[in-house]
This record gives sequence, C-alpha cells and structure tokens, in this order.
Amino acid sequence: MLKENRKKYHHGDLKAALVEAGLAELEEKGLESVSLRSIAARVGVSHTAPKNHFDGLRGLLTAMATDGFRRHAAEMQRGVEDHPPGKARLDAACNGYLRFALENPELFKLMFTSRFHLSDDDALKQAGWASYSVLRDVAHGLDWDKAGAPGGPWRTEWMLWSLVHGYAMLLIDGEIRREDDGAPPFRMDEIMPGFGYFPDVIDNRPKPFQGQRRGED
Amino acid sequence: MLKENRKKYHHGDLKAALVEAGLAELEEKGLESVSLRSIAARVGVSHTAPKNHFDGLRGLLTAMATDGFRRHAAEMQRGVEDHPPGKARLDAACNGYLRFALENPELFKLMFTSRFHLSDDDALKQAGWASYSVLRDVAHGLDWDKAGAPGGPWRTEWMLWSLVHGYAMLLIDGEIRREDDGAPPFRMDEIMPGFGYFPDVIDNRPKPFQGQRRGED
DNA sequence: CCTCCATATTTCCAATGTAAATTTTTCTTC
DNA sequence: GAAGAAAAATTTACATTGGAAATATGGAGG
Repeated sequence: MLKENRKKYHHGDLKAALVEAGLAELEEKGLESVSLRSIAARVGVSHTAPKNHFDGLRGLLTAMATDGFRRHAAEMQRGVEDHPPGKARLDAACNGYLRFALENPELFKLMFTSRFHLSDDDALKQAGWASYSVLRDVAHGLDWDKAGAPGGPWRTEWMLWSLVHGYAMLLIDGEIRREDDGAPPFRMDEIMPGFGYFPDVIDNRPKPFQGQRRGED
Repeated sequence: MLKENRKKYHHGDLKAALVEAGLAELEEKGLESVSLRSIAARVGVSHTAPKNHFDGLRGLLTAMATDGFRRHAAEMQRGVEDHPPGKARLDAACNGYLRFALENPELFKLMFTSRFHLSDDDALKQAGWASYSVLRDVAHGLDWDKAGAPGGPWRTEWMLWSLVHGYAMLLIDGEIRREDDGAPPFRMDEIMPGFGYFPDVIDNRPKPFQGQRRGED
C-alpha cells in the first residue's frame, strides 16, 4: 500500500525509474555505451540494485525494448485513426513506423536485436505482437490482400513489413543516405510499391503455402 | 622479403589469420561473445598482438565485415550469371542476398551494425558498395525501372533493397518464423511484389507496370 | 515494540579492451 | 657478415564492466 503515489520502499518505484533512465541513457550515449552501472548511477542507486527488479542487464534492456514496442505501436496508431481504411491509412501507419525508427534509432535497434534482450519474455513478445498487429490490420484492409491472394494474408503482411522495416534499418545504419535535414530521401508513399504480383506468380495460382505461422495469437 | 610464400615475421600472416579466426568465432559464439582475447587465443597469440595490425577490436571487426561484404557480393553474383537480365536474374540475386544472410547471420548483422565497426573505413565502404552494386545492376535491367519511372533509379533500387534487407533481418531476428528446416516461409520470388506503382503515383507517369494490381481495376 | 522480508548496499571477482614498457625477431644498411 | 633500426609480439598494468555473495536498511504486520 503506497502512502503517496511516489514513495514506496527505499527508493520508490525503482523499476520504472530504471527503465526511464535506461531509455534516456540509450538515446544519449548509444546502444554500445549503456551499462548497468551508468543507468543505476543516473538514478542514484548502486549498480546491483537493479538485480532486485530485473534479470541482469538483459532483463533491463528487455523492459526497455518492451516500452519501445508500446511507443512504436502508439506512433503508428496515431495516424491510422485519422484515415479510412485504404492506401491513406497504410501510408499513415508506415509513416509512423518509420518516424519512430528515425526518432529513436538506438531504441529501435535494441527492439530488433535479440542478442540484447530476453526474446522469450512474455511482456516483450506481447508488446511486439501488438505493435505488429497495427500494421497487420491496416494491410488487411487493402484490395491486394483480398481473400484468394496467393500465399494468403501472411505473405502480404510480411511483404509490407519487410519493406518498411528494411527501409528503416537501411536509413538508420546510414546505408541509404538521408537528406541534410534528416528526412529520408523518399517518403513512405513514394517508396511503396503497388504490391501486385508478378504475372508468373499469378498464373500459377493457387500455390500451396502452409508454413505461415508467426508468434501465434 | 618472404623466404616462403607465407612465413613473414613471427607468426606469418597474422592479419589474415585473425580475420579468419574472428569469422569462425563469430558464427560459433555469436556477435555478443566475440572478444579480442578469444580471437587472439584461437590464433595462439597474446591478446595485444592484434594491435599491430588493427585499430583495436573495432578495427578487426571492420576487417571481418569487409570480408563479409565480399562474400556477400560473391553469393549474389553466383546465381546472377546463370540467368539473362530480367525477373529470373532478379530472383537469383535476391536469393543470394537472403541465402548469405541466413547462413551467416552473425556476420550479416555485424556488416550492417555500424556501432561495431569503423564505418568510414575505405575498404569497408568499397566492399559494401560493390555488394550493393550487384543488386543495383540487376534492378536496372527490369522493365519497371525503365527511364521515366517516377523517382528515378534510386527509388527502384531502394525499394527492392529495403524489401530484401528487411525480409532477411526479420528472419534472422526471429520476428518472422522460419520452417523447421530453417527455410524461410516464402521464397524470394514469392514475396517479391510486382513493384508497380500505386495509381495515384503512376497516373501522371508514362510507364506503369502492367498487371500490378491483381484482379481489380 | 519486535520480527520478517523485500529492498538496497558493500565487497569481491572474473573478464574485457586498451595503453605502456619490454623483449624477440626480422629487415636494412654498411 | 655484423650492427643498428624497425617491426612484431609479449608482459605487465589498469579502468570498466556484469555479476555473485554477504550484509545492512527500513517499512509492514503482529
């Protein structure tokens, strides 16, 4: 029972404070320089204090990545609701995806680098799936994803996801050079292909695809 | 003056041996576990010996990434030469891209993670560009990249690159689950969109890609 | 007030990357 | 060929890191 909304045991809500401090350190110093000790020092506790709340450094990074996925989803959702289903909504979601990645590059890389976190963490998986679902739902409203499309819905989703994710990654890593003001050279709607299918694929339809499961549920 | 074809100073060609050992350590233990000391130990020299040949750990990783880009290019080029320009050649190049990524996941991640290497290294930049050029050249032979395509050649290249790269990344990170035998759920030619352009983009353009939108019009 | 227990600290340790000084081997020059 | 110069590699040392173990702290419930 908390007497105030802040003070609890010794520090207060150290768990949340560590995640917040970790995110700040992350964008300030970069993924290579975040350390348990620097994060703990920022909060003002000893470097072993996080042990009571997280499973080591990777546990803390996992919580940070989970928070990242939630923000990521929110960033996509932001523009989605303003547009009716269709191309405009797709663009809005993709722009959100890209915007988040470019504004939080270190966090974005952390989210998608399994070596830094505990990939089988339940909260992380759930947040990751929720984030992906925003994109997925938008894609399902498009005409090139109508029932009967070869490969089923997974193919369309992953095609779209791969494109957006790859574009974000290449921009973050500097493989594709950005404009002087930091903007990508092409907007999402400019770099979005029609996502139609090559004639030979259409002709051979229906193709049997079966292995289309992801995290499930 | 080398008395034999390899023996030079004390060890011989330590520089190449370190790169080779580093690549072995990389795929065996993963990117998080490679260390200067473990690589040096594998070669049988002290942990400070690499200092004479590389600029610290990042220098060594840079050399490894450079080697990775060369192999990457070779893997793409392998299938390209067997096919005439067109969709088949595109598939071959993309399959090479993907195959390399899935067979050398740790090296692939190293290549595209600027924080681990010295991004402004000349050899690295050149090898990276050479690798990209394989994909670029193939893309330029396609009909949806003919002169007049909106956005110019860069747009087409980056659209294609983003898709392949994103698919590879999502597979490596486990975001898109692979088959039990390790194969991706969709082959490259299955997940390749027509890369035509959305109507609102192409309507005022001379060269739309025919058959881009499946079944509807 | 007193005990319990989650929380946090202190202390310690192995591993890492890097720098400096030193030793060993090879090359160059006479 | 010998001596000195240069290159290569080792030894030693150090600051940082993540983590383990033992200890101290302070609020909750009796």
